[in-house]
Amino acid sequence: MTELSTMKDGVANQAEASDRVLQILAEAGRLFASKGFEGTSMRDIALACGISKSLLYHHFSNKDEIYARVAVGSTLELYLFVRDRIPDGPPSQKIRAFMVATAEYFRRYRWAWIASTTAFWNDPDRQRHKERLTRRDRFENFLRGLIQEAIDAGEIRKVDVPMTGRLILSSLNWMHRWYNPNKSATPEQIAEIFFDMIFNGLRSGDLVELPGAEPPKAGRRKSR
Amino acid sequence: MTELSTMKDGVANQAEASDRVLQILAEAGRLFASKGFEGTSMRDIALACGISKSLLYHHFSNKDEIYARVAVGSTLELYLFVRDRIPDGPPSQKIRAFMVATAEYFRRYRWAWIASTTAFWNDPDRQRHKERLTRRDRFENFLRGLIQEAIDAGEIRKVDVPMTGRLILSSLNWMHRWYNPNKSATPEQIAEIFFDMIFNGLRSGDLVELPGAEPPKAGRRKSR
DNA sequence: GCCGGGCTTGACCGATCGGTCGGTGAAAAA
DNA sequence: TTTTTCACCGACCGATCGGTCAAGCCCGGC
Repeated sequence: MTELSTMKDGVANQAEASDRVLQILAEAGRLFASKGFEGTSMRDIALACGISKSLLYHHFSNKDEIYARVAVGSTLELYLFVRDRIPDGPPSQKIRAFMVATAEYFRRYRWAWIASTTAFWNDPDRQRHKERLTRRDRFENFLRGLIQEAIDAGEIRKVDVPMTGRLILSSLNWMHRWYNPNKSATPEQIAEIFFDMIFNGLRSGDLVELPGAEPPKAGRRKSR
Repeated sequence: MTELSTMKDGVANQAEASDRVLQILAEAGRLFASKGFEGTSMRDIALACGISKSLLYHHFSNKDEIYARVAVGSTLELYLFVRDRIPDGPPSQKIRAFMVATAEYFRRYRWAWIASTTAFWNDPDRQRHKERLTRRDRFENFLRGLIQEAIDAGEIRKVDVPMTGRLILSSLNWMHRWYNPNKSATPEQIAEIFFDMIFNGLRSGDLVELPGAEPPKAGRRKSR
């Protein structure tokens, strides 16, 4: 409880909100996530909450504000949430922890996460507005810092840092499109698997290299 | 020209369509990609084409059909497009070619690709309908086959095949969210970088491993 | 000349959109 | 008791939605 802020019904960072407001945000998040912003009407939200449409306008000034509260609430604290879960230790393990923590956040605030990452991503104005509110750049820059740290420590190769960050975030950001909460693996477990694949690589260590490459060196890769 | 089908203005697989129809599909694809299906009105499409709204209904029976033509056209031939670009050779190189070919398809039909992957992804009925039309499963199963092939050949570790496929496709599917065609790297180049990272791993081979690992061996990794 | 048919249009439809309005009823404040 | 506050509602608004329709325009063939 009280980690960073009040968290309830999958709605993060809504400390001073009434139960009704939390209900509206939760239902709206679910609807925005599944039908999109334009695809969700104020009537839909009101119906899902079992209240009149007018009451939505009593608690929020308009549709945009509801969406903003959903999106900001789900993303604003992501950076802090993840940062506080990075242990001391080797940089590579920090990257692993970064991925697992992000996956945990995804699992906890799934609908709001989806609603936030899905809508308006191609509308420059609204996207900029959302960026400003959610400060997602802090989150991404934090990852790049960890990658650079791992390079400086010699734990990972001298790869392109922004590109590496994109690969790692892609594996997490695309998860909502195929993740099924009824299946066995948790998002955290999936994140660990992806970290293993990306960090250690898929390549088998004890077999021939690509054609024309240097001859194989047995046992050069730890099998973990 | 005539590779698999007529391709024009970024609209694939519309062999027998008139110029006007191709124009409508191209503009609609662009709009669907940037504003979403619900966010794009028939008036928007008509305006973008410089024609009346009625004319849209002369060429298409309704809005859904326009979207279907955009989405199907962009995805239906993806499997064939990619399959025909897989060379003979080591399975790992087939996976690399798979990624590069997919990236090429993305580059060529970018708007339609985005429109297709963005809309209705969470609506079970429409999603199932789209799956049936586009046969995207062939595409994904093809990749899994390549992965299994690489495992059987001993080129990659005994990883979880579906999960590996998801990681690879995530790196490609998320690209539309950050790729900027005005920047230097082409999608194909990006795909190669991602393949390198995923296949070879990020881990540095020539420095101290995690505690208890074998001593470093210089130059064991090709620098590409 | 004029005839037929595909391309194209503007006026129009009912439904639904986001949003507003005046008001109700109950509890808190006075 | 009276007044104020506040969660809440049904009716309604202008605008826009997807979609229809009858009629013109244009152009090659008779």
